[in-house]
Amino acid sequence: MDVRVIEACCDPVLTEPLGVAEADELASAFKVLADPVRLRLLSLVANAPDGELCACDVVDTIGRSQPTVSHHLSILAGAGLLQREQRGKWAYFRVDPATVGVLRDALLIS
Amino acid sequence: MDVRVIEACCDPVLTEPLGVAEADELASAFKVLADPVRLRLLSLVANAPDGELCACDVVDTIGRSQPTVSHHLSILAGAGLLQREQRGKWAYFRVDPATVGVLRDALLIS
DNA sequence: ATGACACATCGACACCTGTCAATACATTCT
DNA sequence: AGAATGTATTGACAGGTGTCGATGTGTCAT
Repeated sequence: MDVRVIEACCDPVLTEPLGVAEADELASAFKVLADPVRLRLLSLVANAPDGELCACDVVDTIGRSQPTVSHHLSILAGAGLLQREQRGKWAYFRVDPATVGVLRDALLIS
Repeated sequence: MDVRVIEACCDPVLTEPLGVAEADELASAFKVLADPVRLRLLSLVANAPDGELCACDVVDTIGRSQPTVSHHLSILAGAGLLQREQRGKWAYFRVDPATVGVLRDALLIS
């Protein structure tokens, strides 16, 4: 899984022809969203009481092993969709609305 | 590649917790967008002069073999992102704005 | 210090996906 | 009818991805 950061790079896909490099980058970004576990993690964090969620609370909910959950959280954070904050031995996550917005806006139609 | 149709099923990912079935379906939809060739095809059709594009014109532009282009167009059409219309021996494609909108709205933040 | 806990990393495996050459199918033209 | 053209399908292969058990790393409490 490519974990390169989603940059505020992309004009809407559907308002002008997409170059090869832009297409590669945007496809890498959508790949991050193309997994049900990551979508559920994103959804859980977005709907957490204070907008943040501790990794320690999600393993049971997600129903995957701890290494798998850690792996997916790492990919989401690497892409910029989640922001990680380490507090002691706990890792807290927040959604980065700007990065989500980049992907949403890429789907605007002319 | 799963080619099941994208249904107008999904409340925004980030406004309520996502169920397992919804996550599977939405992930399948984003998988369709998670390929640079498909993104470029979508972009080409969206920016075509009359809003439609003949498959016969895209092979050279995309730089992949004819079977590969046909395969990707089939996936895009199967997902509902493109509408196919056969006219004689030519296949014409249009973007379905509603289906694109479903995916865009799935990324709305509460 | 020692144990318990939270999380990350590693190695390995099964499965999926994009790609193309070859071929088949369908339509149009001569 | 036969040839030519546009598109779809098949079969096969290399590379990528999700998953887990085992292990490593860092932190807190006792």
